[in-house]
Amino acid sequence: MNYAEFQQLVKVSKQDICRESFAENRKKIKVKKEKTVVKNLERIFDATLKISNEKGFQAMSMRDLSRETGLSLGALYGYFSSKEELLDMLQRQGRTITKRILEEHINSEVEPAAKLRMAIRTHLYLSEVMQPWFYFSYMETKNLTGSERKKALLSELYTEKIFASILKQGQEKGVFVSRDHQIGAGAIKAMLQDWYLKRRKYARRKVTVDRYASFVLEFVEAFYLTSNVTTQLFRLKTEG
Amino acid sequence: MNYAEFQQLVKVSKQDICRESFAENRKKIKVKKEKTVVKNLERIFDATLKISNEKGFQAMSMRDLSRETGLSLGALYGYFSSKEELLDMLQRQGRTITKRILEEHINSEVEPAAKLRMAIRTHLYLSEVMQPWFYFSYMETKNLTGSERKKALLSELYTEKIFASILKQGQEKGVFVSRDHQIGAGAIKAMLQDWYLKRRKYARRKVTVDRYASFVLEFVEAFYLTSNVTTQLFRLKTEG
DNA sequence: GTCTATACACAGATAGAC
DNA sequence: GTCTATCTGTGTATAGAC
Repeated sequence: MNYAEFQQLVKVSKQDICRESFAENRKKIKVKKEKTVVKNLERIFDATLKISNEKGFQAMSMRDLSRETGLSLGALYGYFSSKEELLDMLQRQGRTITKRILEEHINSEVEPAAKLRMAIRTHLYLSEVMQPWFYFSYMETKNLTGSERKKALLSELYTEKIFASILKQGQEKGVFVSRDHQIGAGAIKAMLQDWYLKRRKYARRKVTVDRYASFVLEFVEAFYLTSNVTTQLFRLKTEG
Repeated sequence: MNYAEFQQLVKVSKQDICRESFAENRKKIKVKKEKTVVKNLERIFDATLKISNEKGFQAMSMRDLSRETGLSLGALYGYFSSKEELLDMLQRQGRTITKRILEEHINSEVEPAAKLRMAIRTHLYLSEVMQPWFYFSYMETKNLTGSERKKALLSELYTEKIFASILKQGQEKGVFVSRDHQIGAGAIKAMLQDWYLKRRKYARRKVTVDRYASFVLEFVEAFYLTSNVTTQLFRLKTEG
C-alpha cells in the first residue's frame, strides 16, 4: 500500500459515505436529486473545512460559506437545516471514513509488532490525506453539543484504545517490554496528532510522512520492543 | 522545587506581570488606580479563560464576560478598548510568565541530561499550574491577527528550540545517541502538550503530573540516553 | 433547485447619569 | 469607576419569485 493508492481509497470512501449519509438524511435534506446532493455536499464540506481551519467554525459566517461554495444563502439551506447540523454531518462523515479505513488495515496484521507498525503508518497516511478534516475535528469537537459531542469524544478514545490493546497484546506475548501501555498509547497518539496539527511546521522542514513515520516507529520501538535492546547494544559496540 | 512552591512562584509572577503590563498600557487603560486594575484584570482574565475554554473565545460574548466577572459592560471597557485587545493582553501575559519561569529553571542546570530532565519537569509543572492559559493559548492562537499572531507562533517554536538545543548539546558531548534532534524535540513537545490539552483524560485515569513526567522522561531517555542501553540490557538479563 | 430580499436576534461598543 | 440604556453592524435563517 503506497501513498497514491491510499489517496484513491479515501476518495472512493468519501463519495460512498456521502451517498450513505444522503440515504440516511433523505428526509432532512430538501434537495432530492442524488447526483446534485453528492456534488454540492462535497463542495460545502470542502469549503467549510477551508474556512473553519483559517478562522474557526464559529467565526465562519454563512455568507463566507456562500461566497466560497458559489451557492446562495438560500441554496445552502437546502442541504442542512442549521449551521450546527452542518457541523454534525461533517464530523460524522469524517469519523465514519476514519474508523472504516483504520480497522481494515489494522486487521490485516496479526503479530503485535507488525500490527503496531501498520497502525502507526496507516494513521499517519490517513491524517495526511484527510488533514483538513483531522485538524477541524480536533479543534471543533468542543463546539459540538449533546450526543454528537459524546460520539466525537468516544471516537477519540477509540483510536487510543487500539494502540493500548496492541501494546498490551505484545506484552503478553513477550515481544514488548512490560511498561505502562495506557500512557504509552496516549503518547503515541500525541505524536500522531502533531503530524496533522502542525503540518506547516513539518512541510517547512521538508519532513515527509514516511520519514516522520520511521521516526515515531523507532522512538516507540526503542521503548517497547524487547529485541531492540540487543540491537542497541550492538550499535553501541560497533559505533564506539 | 516541589509543586506547592511552584504554585506560589507562578502566583507571584502573575501579579508582578499584571503590574508590569499595567505600567506599559497606562495610556490605553482608562481606570487609573493600580490596586483596582490589578484586582479586576485578574478577575477578567480568569473569567475569560473559563468561558473561552468552554465554548471558544469567539463564542464568548461580552455579556457572558460581564455576568462572570460581575462587572458591567461599560466597566469592562475601562480595562481594554476592544475584545481583540483583551485577547492580545491575555496571550502576552501568559507568554511572559512562561518564558520567564522556564528560562530561570532550565538555566539552573548545565549538564545536558539533567537539563533535559529539568526542562521536561518544569514545563509539565508550569502547564499544570497554568492549565487554563496553556489550553486557551493553544486553541486561540489562530484567532490572533498581525504581529500578535506572529509572536505567539514564535513563542511556540521557542519552546521546541529549547529541547532541540539540549538534545544537540548532549549529542555533541556523547551522552545522547546521535538521532534527529529536531523531530525529537517536536515529539517531546507533543507529549508535553497532551498533558494540558487532555487534562480531563489524565485526571479520570488518576495519572499525576509526577507520574506523567516520569513516563515521558523514561520514554525519551530510552531513545536518546547513551548509557541507557546498558541499563536495558541488564534489565533484560535479570528479568528473563 | 437556486436566487434575492428581508426578518429578527444578538453581537461589540459607546454615551452619559450617578 | 461603574452603572444602564442605546447605537449600529452582522449573524442565522426563511419567504417567495423565478
